[in-house]
Amino acid sequence: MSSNSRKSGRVTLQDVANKVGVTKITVSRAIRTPEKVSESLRLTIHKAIDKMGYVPNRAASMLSAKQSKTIVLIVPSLSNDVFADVVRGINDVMLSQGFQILLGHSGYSLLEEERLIETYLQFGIDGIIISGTHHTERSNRLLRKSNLPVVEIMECNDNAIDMSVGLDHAQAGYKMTQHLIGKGYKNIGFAGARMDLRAQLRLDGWRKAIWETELSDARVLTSSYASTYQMGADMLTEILGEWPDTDCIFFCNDDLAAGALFECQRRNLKVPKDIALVGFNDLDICSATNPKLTSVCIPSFDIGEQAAKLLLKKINGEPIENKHLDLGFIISERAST
Amino acid sequence: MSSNSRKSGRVTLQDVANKVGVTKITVSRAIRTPEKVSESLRLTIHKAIDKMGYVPNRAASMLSAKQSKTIVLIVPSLSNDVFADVVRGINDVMLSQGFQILLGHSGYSLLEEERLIETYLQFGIDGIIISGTHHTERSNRLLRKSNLPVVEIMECNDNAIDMSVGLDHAQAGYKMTQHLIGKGYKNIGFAGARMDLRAQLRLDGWRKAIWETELSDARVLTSSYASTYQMGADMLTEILGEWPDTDCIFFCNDDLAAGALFECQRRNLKVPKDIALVGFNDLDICSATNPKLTSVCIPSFDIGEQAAKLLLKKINGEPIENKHLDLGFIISERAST
DNA sequence: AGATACAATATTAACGCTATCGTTATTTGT
DNA sequence: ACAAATAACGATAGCGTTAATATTGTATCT
Repeated sequence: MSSNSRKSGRVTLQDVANKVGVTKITVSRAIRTPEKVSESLRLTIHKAIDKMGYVPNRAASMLSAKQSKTIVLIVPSLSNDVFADVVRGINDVMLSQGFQILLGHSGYSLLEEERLIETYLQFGIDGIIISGTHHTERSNRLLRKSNLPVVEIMECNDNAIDMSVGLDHAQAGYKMTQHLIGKGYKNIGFAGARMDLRAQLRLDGWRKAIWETELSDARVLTSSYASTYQMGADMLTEILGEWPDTDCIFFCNDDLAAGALFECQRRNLKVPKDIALVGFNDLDICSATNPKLTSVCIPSFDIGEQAAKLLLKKINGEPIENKHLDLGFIISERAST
Repeated sequence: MSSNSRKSGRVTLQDVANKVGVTKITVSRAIRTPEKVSESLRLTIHKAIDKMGYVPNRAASMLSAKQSKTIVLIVPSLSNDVFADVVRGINDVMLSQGFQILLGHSGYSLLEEERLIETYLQFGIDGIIISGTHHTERSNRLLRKSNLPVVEIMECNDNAIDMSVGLDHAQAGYKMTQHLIGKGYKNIGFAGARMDLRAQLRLDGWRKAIWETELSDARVLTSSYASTYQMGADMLTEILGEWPDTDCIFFCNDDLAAGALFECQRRNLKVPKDIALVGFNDLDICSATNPKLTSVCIPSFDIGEQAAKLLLKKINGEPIENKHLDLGFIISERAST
């Protein structure tokens, strides 16, 4: 037993081959292209694999083969049902095609995102799905230099790095605000936390609609901190303190809107009679509260699914008709307006 | 340019070395142990790396080196703040030690978990942190055969595969129920969704406390489906329909409790006067609702942190005093009881 | 000055797998 | 019946990196 110090200790293809009495290439074939190995031998090999607990070393495969059959998904948050749905959509498509998915979450930090991109590129992946179209300079460079298929999701943007699947957040903010104006609200506020690009776009849409109708665009409150229920409550308090005649608040996400609603309950403010509240994303909580919350429903699952399909096409070298998919949104009107 | 078809097309260490006029091992050193390369050369090399967009091929590193400096974390869900905190705790420790983390989520499916284990073992990882102590037969076998350090989290269990960090859910259920009994509630119900092992243990704890006090253990409602706010509302309705004299319900998680609370608001039931509600996990929503929800606070972040530290110790071959850490829990009493 | 240490770089040989081509039987068509 | 095709397996080489060891050149010591 001259234990070569460089050996990893894992069971290798060679170990299995020795046990069965064939060469490693045959064992490899028995795994990857079983139809090319005689049935009896195949059974023997698989039995040995199971017994010995052999697990292929993907690092070695990657090095030897062209494809790693692995893609990476980078999202800002995982404790958010929107992205959970996106992940499901991607999983559904990718796993059925034999692809593995590596998951990364940046915590809404562009620097952490950059770190993740750099890390995952080292794994010899075949493609990337990444949230948003706004990245650091270096992230963009790394992605471009990698020559890998990239799908940017959530937003739909013609100047995306490669491909994009999402929706127009400015348009969503605009339409929702128009909708509120149409319902007769005059003093509409906007409140947003963690003002990332998408939240900013929603605010832009709000502004556009407000300006068009020549209403006051003063009632804006934003924070760079992460949104919480408590922050929603605080923002309601602050807006009503500053502009007591506010009759409607458009929050950049559902958490804030729900927090504000809870605060209204504590203050005995009637929603929507005293004040109307609107969220964004249409999470479960919107249809659970009292009253239920009006929100903008975005096609999270579809975004994941379409992004995955687009990425697969590119990986497989198939022609792509449209590199940018706008999957739209739906205004879910409920009792809070 | 006799383009060898097996080349990957990526920039390699050799490419950088050729550019600079040294051998690849020197470039490798300039990256990994910069202090061993003269300053001028180091600068030249790093400039070339940046310019050429070189990204190390981790597959090759893994194959050559002993460690991959990568661990895997498998959790059932990602759209849950408990696990989001666990992930943060693990990240904090692991990233500072130069380890990469691969993330997997099983969607509460043990079979999916098994698939993830098998997949990630192929990546030549150095260790695994996995949620729960209950896995499929094959999962257990794969983990054992892998000879890798394994930390099972959330529960603390002496017959875990290797190490464990978590809390005693039966004890938490027991103590909370005792607490409720102490407050004078007589007709206490238990409602749980997606009855995984941990939810089951909480129910066991509830039963133990109920039996000890010789109260009725009839008021139990469970579902195998995932918990939603709506399900919380439905469960409240069902329990009050079946046992109208119920004065308190212990829900196996906060989502259900919050959903039930919203339903109480709709029915104009006063909480806790007409009925008391209790959740589990102490998510943000507990301190946002009206009234605020009593819950069991579990040390999610700490669990992640301690699990990571334990895993690191094992990976580095350091001695481990205690393979099983019980980090306890805190009853967060609020206005709903 | 000659021996010794050390710093800086190079050489060689793996790591575990798959692509490619080669070999040996066995079957098929006419 | 004999060339041609096919099925089933093997031999070789190389993927991009790092461990181990060897080779320089330069500084230090007695």
